[in-house]
Amino acid sequence: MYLCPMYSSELVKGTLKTIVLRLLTEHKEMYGYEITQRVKELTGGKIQITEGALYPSLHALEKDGLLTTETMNIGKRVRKYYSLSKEGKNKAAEKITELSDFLNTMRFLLDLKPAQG
Amino acid sequence: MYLCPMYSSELVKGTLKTIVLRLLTEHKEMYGYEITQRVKELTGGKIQITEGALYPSLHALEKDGLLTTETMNIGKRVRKYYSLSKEGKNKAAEKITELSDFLNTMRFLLDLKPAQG
DNA sequence: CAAAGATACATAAGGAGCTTATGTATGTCA
DNA sequence: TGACATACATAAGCTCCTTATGTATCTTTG
Repeated sequence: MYLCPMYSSELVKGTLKTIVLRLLTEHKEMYGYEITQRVKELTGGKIQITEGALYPSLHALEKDGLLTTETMNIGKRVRKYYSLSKEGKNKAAEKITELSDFLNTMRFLLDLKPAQG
Repeated sequence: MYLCPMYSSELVKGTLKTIVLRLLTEHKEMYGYEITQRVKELTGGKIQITEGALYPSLHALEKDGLLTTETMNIGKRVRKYYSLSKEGKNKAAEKITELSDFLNTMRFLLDLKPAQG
């Protein structure tokens, strides 16, 4: 039985920040755990962002001024909501364009026929 | 003026071996330098494989039994031609399928509309 | 004909971005 | 009450790449 294998980690490597920025262009604010769940849900479990990867990335994006944060108390627990700054919106658009272009290029390479190469 | 910027290296990271295996499914044998030139040509310079990345990868693929080599003398120079082994053909098909699936998933994430997320 | 650049291989130090492991704490369900 | 989910965080270590360096031959051009 074939159940939702994850992609090899080296393949997903490098796309994390773009995925985060992409999600935040559609959702005004999201918190870390929510992002991991959303991606898992949207990809049928094929991409599962680990917390060890996500939190340092979020911190880096915030440090770079691309994300702003707002802390909320949910009961006795703390949630840290992230939103795109103005600069973040620009960067998001840029990274999304680059990734989209990259996907096209890789698709082209995969679909090559001998006659073309 | 906007001339063929390369993709950020972290984006391309992880796709090198699959690209090599892919090219070798269309060309019975290729040598290292040829691979770098072919990829550069096919991608309009957007992916430029460095020799520091390629040669160790080729050696690893050979060590794993996926590639076989044949050394040829061109004048006084040596060329090392790489071909897919039987195992390499299977692995190539596997990696290509995975990458293709991954491209679809990433495309889906990029094309999300608010109503869907 | 000498210098520059292309062809062709190779290896090694170092960095970025992950994985894996660990830690803390609260909420929920059987 | 013990397991699992929610929710944050950090650190050691790994992989794959970049950057730098090395060797050598072939070709083009001033």
